[in-house]
Amino acid sequence: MHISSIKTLLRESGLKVTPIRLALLNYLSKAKKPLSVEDLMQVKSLLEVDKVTLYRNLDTFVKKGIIQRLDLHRREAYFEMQHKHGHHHHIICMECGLIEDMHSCSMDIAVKNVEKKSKKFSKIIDHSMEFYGLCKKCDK
Amino acid sequence: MHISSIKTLLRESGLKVTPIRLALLNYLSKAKKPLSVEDLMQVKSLLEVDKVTLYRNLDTFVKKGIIQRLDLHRREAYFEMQHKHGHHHHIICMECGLIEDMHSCSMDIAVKNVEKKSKKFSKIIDHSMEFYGLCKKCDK
DNA sequence: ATAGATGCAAACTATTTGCATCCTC
DNA sequence: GAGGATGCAAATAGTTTGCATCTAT
Repeated sequence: MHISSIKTLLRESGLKVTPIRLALLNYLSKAKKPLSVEDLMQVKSLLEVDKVTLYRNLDTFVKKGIIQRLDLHRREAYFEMQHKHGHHHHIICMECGLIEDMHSCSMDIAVKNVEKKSKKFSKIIDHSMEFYGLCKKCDK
Repeated sequence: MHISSIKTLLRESGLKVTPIRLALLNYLSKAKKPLSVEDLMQVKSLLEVDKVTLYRNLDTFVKKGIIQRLDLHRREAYFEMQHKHGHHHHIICMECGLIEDMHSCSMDIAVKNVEKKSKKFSKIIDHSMEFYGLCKKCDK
């Protein structure tokens, strides 16, 4: 993602454009896997940024729908850019922690079924689905 | 679940039978929704039990496959008995926190697909799927 | 008798909050 | 200039660890 489009994204979300936010979103948008706050703190351009500022910006981005917070059954939260083409899910290696994205899974039908089957719920807004297993490396 | 079968379960798992464990599993096996440590601390028969002991026993039970730890996008962990008839999933109300179980969802096919589609993984061992929405009460 | 279970105190980790200062618009 | 962004210090929440004591087998 180009810096200019990140600036536009921030402005459209009603957020101020700051060096930290640019660096953060620049890195996140290029990342090929979900990142933890710990991961982000080690990025060169973010090395001197206070951890609290990262947390606050990530929170803000999540609320604005720019990024997504993931629950990967680890202690810490993981973040990745919000993918516009609907949901995608993850496979996490129980041995080494490797994370692979899983696109194009036909969950829409499942979601509709859940809404129908539920007795107490009337609206499904979001869903998460994660797979846990062994990557080819660790499965030996 | 009867006390006697809980005792058997513990013995078969190679665990000692203690009053705390009996009370814990007795309550968990009767619960109709996943419970947090906070929830468990308020159970009459567990009121005087140290929180640490609950954590340790829950850990042990998870490792032995007696109960399951759930990640419901909340701060704390939730626990429920391991259901033998395969996985089931949850719907969580984003407003009031109500949790409903969702049985009999045909995820097996989806899991097989994931295994096939994945480039880096060879084995899927477990999966989790949660739905977030509004319960009928909160959806007004 | 011995290994494992429990309680108490203290540590740890991720995350949040308060407040003063700084920067973007 | 004003309101939001940042840094620093400190609090919080959930969970874990160390160690001494107790209990089930």
